Amino acid sequence: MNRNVTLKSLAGQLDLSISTVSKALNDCPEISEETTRRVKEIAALNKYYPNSFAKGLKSKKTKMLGVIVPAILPNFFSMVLDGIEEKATELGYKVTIHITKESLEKEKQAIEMLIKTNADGILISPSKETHATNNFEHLKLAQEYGISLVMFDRIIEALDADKVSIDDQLETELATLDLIKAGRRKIAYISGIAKTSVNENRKLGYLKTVEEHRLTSRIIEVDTTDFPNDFILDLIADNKIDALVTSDELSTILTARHVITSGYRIPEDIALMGFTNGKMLETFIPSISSIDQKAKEQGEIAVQTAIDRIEGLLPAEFLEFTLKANIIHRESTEMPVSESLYAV
Amino acid sequence: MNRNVTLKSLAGQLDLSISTVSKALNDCPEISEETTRRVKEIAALNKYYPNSFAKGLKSKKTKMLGVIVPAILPNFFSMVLDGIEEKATELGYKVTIHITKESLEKEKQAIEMLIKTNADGILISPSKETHATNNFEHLKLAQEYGISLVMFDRIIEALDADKVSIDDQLETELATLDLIKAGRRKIAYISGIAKTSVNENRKLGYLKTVEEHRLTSRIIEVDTTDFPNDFILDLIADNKIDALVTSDELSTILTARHVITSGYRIPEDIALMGFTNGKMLETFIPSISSIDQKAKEQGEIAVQTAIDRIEGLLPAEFLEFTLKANIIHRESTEMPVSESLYAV
DNA sequence: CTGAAAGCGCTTACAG
DNA sequence: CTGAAAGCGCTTACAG
Repeated sequence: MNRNVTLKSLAGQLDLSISTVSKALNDCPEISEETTRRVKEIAALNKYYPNSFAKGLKSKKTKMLGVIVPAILPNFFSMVLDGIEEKATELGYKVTIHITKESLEKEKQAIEMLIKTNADGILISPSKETHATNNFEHLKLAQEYGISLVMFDRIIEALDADKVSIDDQLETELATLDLIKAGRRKIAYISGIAKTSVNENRKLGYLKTVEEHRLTSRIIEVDTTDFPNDFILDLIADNKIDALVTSDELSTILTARHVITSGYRIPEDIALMGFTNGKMLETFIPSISSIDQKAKEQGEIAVQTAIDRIEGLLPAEFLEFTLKANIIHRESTEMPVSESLYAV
Repeated sequence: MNRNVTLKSLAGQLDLSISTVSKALNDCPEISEETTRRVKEIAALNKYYPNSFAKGLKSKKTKMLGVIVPAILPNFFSMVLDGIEEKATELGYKVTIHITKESLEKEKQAIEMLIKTNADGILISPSKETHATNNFEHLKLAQEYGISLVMFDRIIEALDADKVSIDDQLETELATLDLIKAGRRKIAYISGIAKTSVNENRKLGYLKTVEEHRLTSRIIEVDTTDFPNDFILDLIADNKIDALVTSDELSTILTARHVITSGYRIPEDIALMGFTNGKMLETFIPSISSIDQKAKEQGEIAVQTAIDRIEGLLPAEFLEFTLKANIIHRESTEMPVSESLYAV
């Protein structure tokens, strides 16, 4: 109801001009202290909020960032979002959320909406379909409209933009190496998020370490919407695998559950190294080791970069942040005392 | 760069007036078909997007909804958000997200930002501090500014607004009854989200059923940031409890983990009935029974209600939706065959 | 059927 | 130090 408080109405009450009131409210030095004080007092009394449309019509700025993610149910994206929201709020920006469900079409619609509504920036982790079809004209379009675009986690190499991620290949190399150090020799990689950049890089990392140690590599594609995958059990039964590296949180937990409910032990029969540092892997019994992708930090840095870019604080060249991940060692990779020196 | 495409520039190319172009684009019947066609063609060629500020300056509508939640990491809120985003997008609205971390101050800041930026509606699950201090003047303020406010899950009874929730008391009554039917007689309630409306109602439901059956009631307050809670173990050791009803997902999983890692069995020693139907309880071993709060549906209905309210489609009286929850029976409440007829 | 003009609520050169 | 006026890009009565 107070919506009708405008510069005009304030000016009326104060017997001043609209210009003077506007300037006073913006702490313009040419206005006398006394006047500025009076104006601010009345503005507060009237609970005046400047009309954001009128403001934007001049400034072209919305202080709004769009975040486009494939999903929010996976812990990883919730945690990124948590970082994004916190940082953005701190810096005075709003965040709109757009969930693509891995669909290119939905991603395009989100981009179009953000262009239409003059988002200042877009933070995106592209959909599987975007990666698979290599179609990112819509992302370039957003950039052409002057919107700062930052990619996080899943990166499209070919697109020039600011980028924030971890070194998925390196981290998976290291994680795989940990399994080898712990005495495992028959390590397979479980891929549950095929067609994403992160999966490809993680797979490469796994392959590199396994091949460097002249071990047999084995890639198992799983469908997380259609577990259990008995192929894994057959491999265990045939004594063909003694450790697993999984590509993402959901594959990790489903694999762990499947292995255990089928009567095998973790880590005694199968060691397990997963991805994402969320509650789910932490509270599972046994607790599951994983590569912590620094979700919240990725979100914070993505926001900071987008805003710095928007506000013209960055050099013309795009920035590329590669965060150092943590490998969290939990029970699923602990070796029984009798089998290894690496036991805790 | 295409940002300079305006009605004026289109009118220039077409040799028409700005008014005519505007009307044609809005399918105004007074413009000839031929002209409308030409205008739309040129607009498409130029990738014209109407300036949202200019539009809003007249219409006062942003097609923007703010969602205020205490957190997003708990599965429940992620799932609500998923429903909200999906429905809002479908109806042509954007959603901004605001996380209060249970802080009244942050909640006030979110509300202020939404008022300033002319959100059309607000969907909120108030913070613990808001409930505890019973301070909701900021919510009323938003309403005074003409913003449609819908509460979901956590409800402030004293505030007149549209409300969406489940019947927490009734559902917990029924869930507790299920434990009794399954032969349990020493049932405690674990409260991990003290001071929220939902916790109070769930506790009441538990107490009602337990007292109706002349059983001893026992409320255990836990701090989910400081588990484990050995008091629970003592009760089990002393044979004082044989079943637990927990107030929320996190308390549920932490309790389950604590009980099992301490050497007790679920459900044999302790049956467990939790809250929220997320992956975490579903994949735990044993899988954990829980009350499904219809998270996504709550989100969808909240959005639909807010938008209907905004668009003037609703009667003046506020609506109150109470969704029927599902009780999901999993392994944590299954009775061993030898002990009960209710075993699966 | 088309167009000139006012107005939405601000900001900001410019004048005094 | 204060104010009149133009302009941001639309929409919409009103005129023709």
